Amino acid sequence: MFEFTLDGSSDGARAGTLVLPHGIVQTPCFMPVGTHGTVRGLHPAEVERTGTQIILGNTYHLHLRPGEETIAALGGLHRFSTWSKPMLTDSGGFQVFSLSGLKRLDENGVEFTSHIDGSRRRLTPESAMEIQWALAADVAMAFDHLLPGQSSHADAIDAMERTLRWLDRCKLRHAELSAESPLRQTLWPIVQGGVHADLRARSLAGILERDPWTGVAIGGLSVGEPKPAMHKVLEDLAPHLPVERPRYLMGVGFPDDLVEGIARGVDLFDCVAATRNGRHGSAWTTVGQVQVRAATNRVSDLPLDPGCDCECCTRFSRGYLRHLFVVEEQLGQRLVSLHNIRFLVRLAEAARARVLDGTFSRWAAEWRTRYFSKGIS
RNA sequence: GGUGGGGUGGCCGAGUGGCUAAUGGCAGCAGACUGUAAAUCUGCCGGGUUUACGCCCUACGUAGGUUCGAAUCCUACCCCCACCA
Repeated sequence: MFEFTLDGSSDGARAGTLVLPHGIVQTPCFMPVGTHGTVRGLHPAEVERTGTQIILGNTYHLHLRPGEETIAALGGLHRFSTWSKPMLTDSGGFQVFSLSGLKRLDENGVEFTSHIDGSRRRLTPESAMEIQWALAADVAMAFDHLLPGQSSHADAIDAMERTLRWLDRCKLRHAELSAESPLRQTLWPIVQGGVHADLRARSLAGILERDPWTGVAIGGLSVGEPKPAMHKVLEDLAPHLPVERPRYLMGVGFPDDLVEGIARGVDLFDCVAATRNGRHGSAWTTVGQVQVRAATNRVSDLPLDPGCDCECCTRFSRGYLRHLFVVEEQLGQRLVSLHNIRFLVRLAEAARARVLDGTFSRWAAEWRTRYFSKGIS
């Protein structure tokens, strides 16, 4: 359980197989986000049919509603939501960042003012572990301190060191919780340090000296820093990450980010963009980004993406999709979400195939050329 | 026929002498979104011209009038709504 096998590598890009309690994940892999225990708007069966192998849930949001005790009483997040494949829960660390106006942070943890009812909700490394244990996803994430991408060295060092101290507490509490059933859930640490190379290196070293872990996440990227800065962090980290562990780049997932991340050794990605952009009518396609509502689609009988095999593209015209958006029918949002997920899943699958046949670099180069000439592919 | 209310940009609807090409909203057009407080947010939105500041034209039912100046005041007419006969 929690085993990762490297199936192949090509110019730094990797293909692997991750075995989790609820199934196998072949990497590189894109993981759709399902904050509230559902990928927004989509039926689990539809999500499965996109080829999705693993999805996320969120500690903080599920703690607020319905509460982890409710989910535990109904058999855990898998049974509750009927998603039977692997699942990973984020720790609430991202909410320290995204709900910055509603939080107070100290060494012990973070106190949020609930956006639901104004109540005080304290999240600590320990409670984040307890909640995630109750949710019972295959992978729990450490509770980390995330800062905006442009944060100074001084701020970043502070957050990075706190994240390490919190990691010790996460590890301890998670070990207690999992003592009786160690094969139920694994805990992954998160590398922080902003865009500062020395801090990233120290963060990773600190993580690896604490435990071999079963996977390592890289957090705090795609939060406002320039893309080259993110690439640099990944390049610097790659040689020092354990080869035999999956590497998860948290919260990152535009098409080019997948390609660039994979090229730098990343195995796992998650991102809300596929579903959020889908709901907002923006699609990634093999012929470039498409704004579904654009007037040019009004009488278009073409599929959203002629090169796609998803349930949206094989059945509906752009003209119909545009109509659905114009009249605000939910189906439009669902279909484009579905397409965007399928797009990223296929992109990761294509990358995997290229890694396995040893042609990744050439493929990636061609892909970039198409992408930056606006023909996303 | 009488009395009262009303006619504003594609639609709805503010504005009652200059700061009004005219608040808002809708529709329309374009864009953003990266471990989801997001089915959200931003920009454009009479026409012409200018790289731009700007300038010109047209516009608040119609036609006149008052005024330095009118969507706003006056007169007549047309149309719509309500009630009365």
